Formats: sequence, C-alpha cells, structure tokens
Amino acid sequence: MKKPLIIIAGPTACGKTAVSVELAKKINGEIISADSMQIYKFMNIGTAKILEEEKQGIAHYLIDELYPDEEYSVAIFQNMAKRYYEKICGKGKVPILVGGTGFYINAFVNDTNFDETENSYKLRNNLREIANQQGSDFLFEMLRKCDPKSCDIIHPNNIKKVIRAIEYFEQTGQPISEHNKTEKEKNSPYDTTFIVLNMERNILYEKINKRIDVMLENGLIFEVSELLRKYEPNLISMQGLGYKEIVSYLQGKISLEEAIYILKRDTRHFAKRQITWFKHQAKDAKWIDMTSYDILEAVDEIYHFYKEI
RNA sequence: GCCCAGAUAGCUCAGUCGGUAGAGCAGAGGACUGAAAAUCCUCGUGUCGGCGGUUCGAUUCCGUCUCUGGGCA
Repeated sequence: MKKPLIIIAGPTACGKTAVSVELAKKINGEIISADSMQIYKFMNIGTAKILEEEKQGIAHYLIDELYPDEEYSVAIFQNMAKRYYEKICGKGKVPILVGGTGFYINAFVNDTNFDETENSYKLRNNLREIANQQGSDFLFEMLRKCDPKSCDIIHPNNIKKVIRAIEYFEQTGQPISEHNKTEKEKNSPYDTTFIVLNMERNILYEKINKRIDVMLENGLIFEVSELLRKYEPNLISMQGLGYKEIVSYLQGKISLEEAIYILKRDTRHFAKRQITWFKHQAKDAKWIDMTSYDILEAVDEIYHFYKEI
C-alpha cells in the first residue's frame, strides 16, 4: 500500500498558494512547501511568501525555517520534507506538497537517494579555477576520464554540472551517470495526485509583471536593503529573483529601471523553465488551466481527481 | 522654411565597393538528480519607409515624397 501524496506545482504566479490553502481546508490537509527560497526568514516580499492571515489556520512547513546565510539544497529539503510528511500523517491529516521547485518535488516523490557525503567546496572551487584557467573543454576532458557516459548527457559549457559529476566521482568512486540512471528507474513510494497549475502564456507573463510592480509598491527595495545590512550579497539566498537585481541597483551598478526590467524578464524566463520541467518530469500530472478556472473551481477539480484515486 | 542625420526582424542596431541581408535583446522550444529562483543547449524571410529613374539586376546609386531626431532661422 503506497502512501498518499497530493502535489500542487506550476510556474510562479499561477495561483498555487491560494489553491493549496483552499484545498487544505477542504480535505483537512497541511502544506509542505517545495520552494528553494521561501525557506528563508526575512525574504518575504521578493519570494511572494504566503502571509500569516492568508494561511487561514492551515499549517505550513518549510517556510521561514532557515536564516539567509544557512545552506539549503535538495538533499536537505528532502530530509526535512520526509519528517514533516510523517508528522502530518501521524496527525491524521493529508500532506500537500506545494511549490515551484520541480527538482525538489522530484527528489521527494521518487525518494531519490542522496549519499551522505558533504559538499566539497574546496574541490568545487579548484575545478572552477581549472575551468577558468584552462577552459571548459579541458574540464570536460577531465570528466571524460572518470565518467565518459556523463559526457553524452552534460554539455561541455555547463560547467556547474561538469563540476558536480567530477565531484561525485571523487567522493564515491562511482560515475554520477550510473547513479542517476538507477535513481530514475526507481518507483515512487507514494500514491501521488500530481496537479500542475498553468496559464495561457501571455496572461501568465502579465501576472508576473504586475506582481513585481506590487512587490515594489510593498517595499521590496526596503526588504533587500535591510537584508544587505546583515548578510553578504553573494549568499545563495541572495541570488533569488528579486534580490540579486535589487542588490545590483542598491550597489549602483544598474538603474532602478534596468533592475525592474531584468527582474521581470528573468522571472518570465524562470516561469518558462518551470513549465518545461513539469511538462516532461511530471508524467502523470493533471494540468489545470488557471486562465479559465477560478480558485474554487480548481479546488473542486483537484478534489474529484484526488477522490478517484 | 532651410541645413544635416536617420528610416533594415517585435526592439536596438550592423551590413550589402549593386547579385533580395545578420547580430544582441525580446520571443519560442529543450535539457536537467546535492547552488535548481541555479546552470546549460537549439531556433533569425524581413514589401531593407513610399514612388519613380539608372541598370541584365536596386535594400544598396540618383531623384522625389513621407515620417523621426538634431541644428539654423
């Protein structure tokens, strides 16, 4: 008997938050956030984090749990999410996984195995140096020596992935291509109701643009400047959309107008990537077009779909 | 009114010593398994402002008109 799991995914600004709260109310659920940025405290406006009053008493996990200088990753997410999943089930409630970070959702659903190795920052930095000094092709040839299969999958220009593949081999003695292959073939331990919310593209883009205007009105610049007083701008948390652009503005590198233009554009690009991910990764997902559904209609639809399983 | 500079892809512009044109951005599609709001890959036909003229052939040269900047009155 597989364990039940409802997932609500979709691109940014498509209405996941509102739908998930209404659904949780209807089915006595609690929410686990699959979002790489909303985990951070003090990062509220830019991450479009749910407000306390919007939660309507529904418990939310993996939101506001870390400080901006703390490390977060798929592996950490997966670990914490599993704990919350059990906790929610233990209360007799229904866990709902909600978020736009498809990579994290996959790791949870497929229960991907992450070895207990530490990130090796030294090795990563060394490899990055090599790429800078000798070129990405040189690094790529290093990968070919330990994991030629990965060379068929990873593009030579994708230095970050080449580094990870080499790092993996150094740490485990196994090629990452092998590991990924076996992990992909695994069956999910969950009985999933996978919902992807989406919208007509140009309407989604309009919503994104408007949402950013609202963030600015609500004090995004102040939020970022406050963060900058306490934290380094090169933190991973500060690379989030809405943060890195405003940081550049506050540092005088670009005008506010440019910062807003870039932020809107890159958020649109991001939404597109999210859609691409779910299109091929969320195989049995039910897609709901939020252009033609309102929140409660969508919840009804999800409810029926959930009951059928 | 006169003078000068422009008018080429959705936008900014390059270019063709005359043989119907190409970059960046936007946009579209895709990949992805410990930074993922990250990282990376692929995709460029458009009356080359209108109308005439020269020419085998004009987006390119010439004339003229229209529009947009800038300057002089």
